[in-house]
Amino acid sequence: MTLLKIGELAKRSGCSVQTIRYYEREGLLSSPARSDGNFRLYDHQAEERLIFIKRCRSLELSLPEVRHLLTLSQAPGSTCGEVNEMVDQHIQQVEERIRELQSLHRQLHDLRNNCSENRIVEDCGIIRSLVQQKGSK
Amino acid sequence: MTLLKIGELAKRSGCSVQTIRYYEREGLLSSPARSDGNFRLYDHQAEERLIFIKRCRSLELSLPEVRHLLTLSQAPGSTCGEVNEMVDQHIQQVEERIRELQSLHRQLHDLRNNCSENRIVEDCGIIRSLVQQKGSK
DNA sequence: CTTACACTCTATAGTAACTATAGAGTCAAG
DNA sequence: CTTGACTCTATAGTTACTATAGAGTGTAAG
Repeated sequence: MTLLKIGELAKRSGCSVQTIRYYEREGLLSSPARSDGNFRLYDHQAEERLIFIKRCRSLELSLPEVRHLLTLSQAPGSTCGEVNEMVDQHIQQVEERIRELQSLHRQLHDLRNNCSENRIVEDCGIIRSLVQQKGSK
Repeated sequence: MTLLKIGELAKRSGCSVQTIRYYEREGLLSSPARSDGNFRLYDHQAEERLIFIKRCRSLELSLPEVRHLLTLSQAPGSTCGEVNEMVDQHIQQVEERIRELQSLHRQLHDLRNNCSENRIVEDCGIIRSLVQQKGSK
């Protein structure tokens, strides 16, 4: 039942002090108790909530999504269809971004093949490719 | 040798009017000539330069990188080793991000498998997994 | 001539999720 | 009573734009 000051919570959670205060401002963490000297004092529940947020963020869920999950997880009796939906949607976004980056990777590889040696820039195939319109030879 | 107003250049290049003005402020495009009524007037060279920038951005090079490439491509006699290096480095960053996202994808998939049906949130395996510390069962 | 409209101009604020700083206060140890 | 480590609030900066307000320009129709 010991209460933590923000620096201790930061160390335990792996979030920075500023980030914790930021989450409070954004309504992801509720305002904690304060000491006589106006320092924030966090209980175990707050620590768990912060770690929940941290896990969500490590999965790259957005803060609005995290906020939504926090709300859902505390609405007694609500069903978890929405939770599933959010995760599914997020998976799709990740898949799409992977495809984008793979296409980008191919393009960069092709570009790189245009110039293998150290030439003067006027002859550099990379610069040339970037200058030319896509369709041109 | 016709000069283009910013709206026409925007259409031709696929950039928005605001983006073109933004590139000017950031020093990627030089200040163009102005009409009597103070409208920007762009020549063919400016159009080519903008398209160069557009291509670089479609490869997700950062604006500082693009600026650097523009400088290099116009320094007469400089060699293109730096160009190659930049592209190689960018390729590595893309590869790293792909690996990150693939790991993320696996984690999200695992998470999703924790809850397949419509349960009440208290029993939802997804929420449970997010609440629990990584190591715990 | 004037009025409508489509365009342009500058300057400013907003986006996401933080990070960094300034300037002031708190608290325990020496 | 001073030093040092911590905390507080408020504010500005990051990236690459996008959006808006309020004013001016240019042309065509009535």
